[in-house]
Amino acid sequence: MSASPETTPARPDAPAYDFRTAEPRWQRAWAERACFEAEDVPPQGRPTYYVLEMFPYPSGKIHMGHVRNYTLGDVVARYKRARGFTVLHPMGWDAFGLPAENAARERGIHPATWTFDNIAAMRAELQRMGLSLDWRREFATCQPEYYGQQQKLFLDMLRAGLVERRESWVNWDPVDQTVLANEQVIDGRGWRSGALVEKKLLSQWFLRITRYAPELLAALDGLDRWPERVRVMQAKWIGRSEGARLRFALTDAKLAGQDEVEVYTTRPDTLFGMSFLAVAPEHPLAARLAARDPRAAAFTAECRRMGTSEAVIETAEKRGYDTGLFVAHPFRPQLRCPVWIANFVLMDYGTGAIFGCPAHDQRDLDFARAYGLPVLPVVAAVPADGGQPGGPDDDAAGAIGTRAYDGPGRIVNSEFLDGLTIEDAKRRAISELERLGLGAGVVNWRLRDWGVSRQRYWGCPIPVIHCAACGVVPVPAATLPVVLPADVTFDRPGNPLDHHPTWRHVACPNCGAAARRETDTFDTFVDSSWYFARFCSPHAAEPVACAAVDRWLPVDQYIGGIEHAILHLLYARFFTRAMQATGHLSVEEPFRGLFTQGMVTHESYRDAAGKWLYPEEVERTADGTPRRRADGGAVTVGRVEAMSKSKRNTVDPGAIIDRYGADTARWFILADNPPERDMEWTEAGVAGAYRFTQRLFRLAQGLGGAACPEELPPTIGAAARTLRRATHRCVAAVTEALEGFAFNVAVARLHELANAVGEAERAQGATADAAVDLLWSRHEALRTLALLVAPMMPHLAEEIWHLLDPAAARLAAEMAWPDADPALVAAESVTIAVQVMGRLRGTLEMPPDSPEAIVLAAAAAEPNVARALEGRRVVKRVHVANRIVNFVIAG
RNA sequence: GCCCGCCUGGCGGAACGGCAGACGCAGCGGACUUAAAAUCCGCAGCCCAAAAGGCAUGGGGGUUCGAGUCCCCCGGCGGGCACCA
Repeated sequence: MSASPETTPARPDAPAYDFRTAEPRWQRAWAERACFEAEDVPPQGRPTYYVLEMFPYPSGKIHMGHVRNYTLGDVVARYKRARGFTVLHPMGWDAFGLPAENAARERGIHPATWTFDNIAAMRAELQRMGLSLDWRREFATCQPEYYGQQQKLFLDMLRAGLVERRESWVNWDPVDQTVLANEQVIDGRGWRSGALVEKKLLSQWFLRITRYAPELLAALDGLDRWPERVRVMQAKWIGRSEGARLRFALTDAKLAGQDEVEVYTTRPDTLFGMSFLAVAPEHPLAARLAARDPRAAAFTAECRRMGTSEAVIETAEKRGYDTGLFVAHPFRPQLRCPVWIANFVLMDYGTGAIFGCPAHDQRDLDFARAYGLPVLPVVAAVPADGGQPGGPDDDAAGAIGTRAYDGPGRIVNSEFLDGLTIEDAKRRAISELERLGLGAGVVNWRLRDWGVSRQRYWGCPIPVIHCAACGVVPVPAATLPVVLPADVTFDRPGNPLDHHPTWRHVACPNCGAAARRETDTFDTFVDSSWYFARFCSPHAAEPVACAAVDRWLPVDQYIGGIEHAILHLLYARFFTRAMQATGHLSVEEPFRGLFTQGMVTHESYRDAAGKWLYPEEVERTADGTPRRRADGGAVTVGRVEAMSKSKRNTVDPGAIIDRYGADTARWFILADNPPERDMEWTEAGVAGAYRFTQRLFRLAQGLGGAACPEELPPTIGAAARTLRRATHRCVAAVTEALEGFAFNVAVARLHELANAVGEAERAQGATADAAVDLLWSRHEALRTLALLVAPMMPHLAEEIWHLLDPAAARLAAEMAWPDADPALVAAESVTIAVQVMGRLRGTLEMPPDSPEAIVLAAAAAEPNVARALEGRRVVKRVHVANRIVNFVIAG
C-alpha cells in the first residue's frame, strides 16, 4: 500500500511522528517510574481493580488474537488506573502442555528449553505492545515455584475428600497415548491431537466437581457481568434435570447374572408407552452377556471402536443387539419388555440404561423402527381449540410415523395416569413407583467428575506414592515440590516418566518399603484453574497469601476467547470453591466480570494450483485484481475466516508493529468493530489507523510550540466555544463508551474531536492572529485528546503530552482521567424533528426545554409541515421534549 | 435434531421506542504539486433532472402517534452442544 511509512518521506516542515524511537522511549519511562506496579496488599482507602486477560500458551509467537485480547485488557487497565483505581494487571504463561513434548519428539529439543525460549520471544513481543503490565508478577506454570504450590492444593483437596481415584471408562487418545476427559473429546476426537478416541478402562484421578454442581449452577444467576450466552452454555453443561430412578426386574436372573436393571428417566409419565429397555455397551449387564455370548461381545466391541463420530455422518444409524432377556413392566408386571444393548445409550449419563418409549422420544422411535419394536402412544396433543384430545384430526393421538411427539398434551392409554397433564403424570408415576418400592424421584446432573490424570511428561506431577502395603500415600508436604526430572528421553511413545530409570522408585513415606511414585501428571486445565489467584502474591511460600488474595479477588474484569466459555471457566469456578473449602481464600466466584472477544479474521488466498498463500504473498493491481507478488500469477480470494496456519491467512503482529508501530495496531483493532464480534484484519484498515496517528501528532504540532496561555481568557469567541463544547462532550462520550466496552464508538468520538481541532486550527489561521481564547481552547482540546486516547494509544499520547508541555512533571500514564464540564456538555440548542402521521416533514432549532406551546406553534408554522396539515384536522399532538413533535391528523 | 447469537449503504459499523446511516474504510470531485504520492477541503443510501415526494435496517404480519429497536411467523448466516433419556 502506498500509505506505507517507508514510502512516506517526512516533510521538512512537519516531521512525522517517529514511533520507532518514541515507543521504546516511553516504555522505558513507564518502567523507570514503575507506573504499573501494584502492591500485593494495596493500601486501604483506594479502590482496587483487577484486570486479567487469559494468559497465553507459549507457542513461540504472539498472534493477532493475543494482540486483540491484550489490547482490550490494557485499555481497561489504563482507563481504570486513570479513574483512580489501584490496578492489578499481571501476565504469565500457561506453560505446560503437549506441544512442548511434540517439539521434543520431533526436533530433539528439551520441553523446558523449548518452552523458556518461546516465553522469552513472546515476552519481548508483548513488551513491544506497550502493555501496562506489572511484569514483576510474571510466572510460568512449569516452574516448580508454581506447580509445587499446586501440588499442595491438590493434597489439601485430597484431605478434604475432593479427590478420588477410581477405575472408569475413559477416552483413550491413541496418538497422545493419554486419557481425555469426556469434555475434551470433540466429535469423537481428542481436542488437541484430533485422533479418533477409543474407550478404555483405566485407573484415574478425579476432582469431584460434581459435588459443587448445584452451587455452580445456582451461582450463575449472580454473575450479572458475564455474557448471557456463557451462562446459558454453562448451565446446559451442568445439566440439571428432574426425573426418576427405577428398577426393572429381569425375568431370568440366572441368565443375566443379576436380577434387576436400574434406569434413569425424565419422562416417567410415558412408562405405559415403554416397548423395550436398552443398556449402554459399557454397562455391566452388557459386559456379563459379552462374557458368554460371542455375538454380544462382537457388538459391544464394535461400539467401543465406533466412538461418537459415526453418528454425525450417519444420523439414522441406531444399532442394537437383542439380548433375549426381558424385564417386567413396573405397573403391568405381566407385561414383558425385551432388553437390548444399544449404541445410543450413554454409560456416563444417568445409570447407563434407559427404557424406550418410541412414541415420545425421537431416538427411541428411530431405534424401534429399525428393529420392528412396538410404538405405543401415551400422550395426546391437546387441540388448539381446547376440545377433547385425541380427536379425528389429531395425528399425535394414535398415528406416530417417523416423528416422535414430545410436545404438551394429556396422558392416554395409561390406566391411572389417563387424563393427567405431563407434569401431573410425572408426579403421579413417581409416587406410584415409590409406593411400589421400585423407584424414586431424583435430580440428575449431566456434569461429570473431572478426570485430571494425564500420561505425559510435560505437566505437574501428581504428588502421591503407591505403596504395596499402605496403598496411596500423599507425598509429605516437607518434601514438596515433586520436581519433574530433567533427564528424560522421548524416543518411544507413552509417558517418559514411566521410562525414567530412577525417578519413580521411592521409599514409602509411611512404612519405608520400596514404593512407586505416581507418574501421571495433571491436565493443564488444573494449572489455569487458579493462576489468577497466584498472581495476587506470586512469590508467596504458600499457594496464595490470604491478605493479598482477599484484597484483589475476585477478578473485576476477565477477558478472553469464547472458546473457554465452558471448560476453563467452569474448572476455575470449581477450583475457587475448593480453595475456599480448604482455607486458602474466602471468595466463591473467581471472575466478577467476563468479556468474551471475537476472533480476528482475514481473507484467504489460493493460487491457480489451489495452494494457500500468505497475505504478504498477494498484491493488488491498480483495478484491485489480486495477483501473486512473486510472478503476477492468478489468485483466488476465498472467504474471510478465522486466521489459521493451515489457511495461511495469518498476519504476524511483529511485522505489523515493525511497520506501523504498536499504537497503530492497537488503534485499528479497537476501531474496526465492537470487540465481542469477529473483526476482519485488512491492510487498508491498518493504513487508515496509521494515518490517524500521524494526523493527531500533526495537530499537536500545529500549535507550533506555542505555550498555553496561563488563564482561560474572560471572553470566549464562537470558534473557541465550539471547540470547548466538542472537547467536553467528547470526554463524556468516550467515558461512557469505555465503560460499556464500546471501544469502536470511543474511537469515532475521538475522530470527531480531532476534526474539531483541525477546524479550530484553520479558524485560527484565518484570523491571522493569536486569538488567545482559541489558542487556549486548542491546548485544552489537545491535552484532553492525549489523555482520552492514552488507554488506546499510550505511546502517542505520551508524545503529544510531552509536546504540549515539555516540562510536565507527570507522564500521561500518571494523569487522572479528564472531567467533563456539565455546562459545556449540555446542548445550547436542540434539533426537534417534526412529523405528520409519523413521517418527517421538517426540523426545528430550539433552545433546550422550550415550553411545549411554543414548540408546537413553531412546528405547525414550519412551511413544509403547514402544507401537510393544510385542510386537515389535527386530532393529537405528540411532543417529546427536545426530540420530536408528531401531529396526528384525522382521516 | 436441540440451544444461542446475528442480519442496517460498496465495506466495518452508529443510533435512551423519537431526524436511520454518526465515525471510519473504499470511492468521486477540488486545492496544493511540473506531475504523482502524501496532506488539506468537499460530495456521497436508492429512485427522480432538481425541488417536492417516494422507497429503504433479510422477508411477512402485529403493537404504537411513531419500530433498526418490542411481539409473532418465515428465511439466511454464524456459533455451541449432540445419540444427555
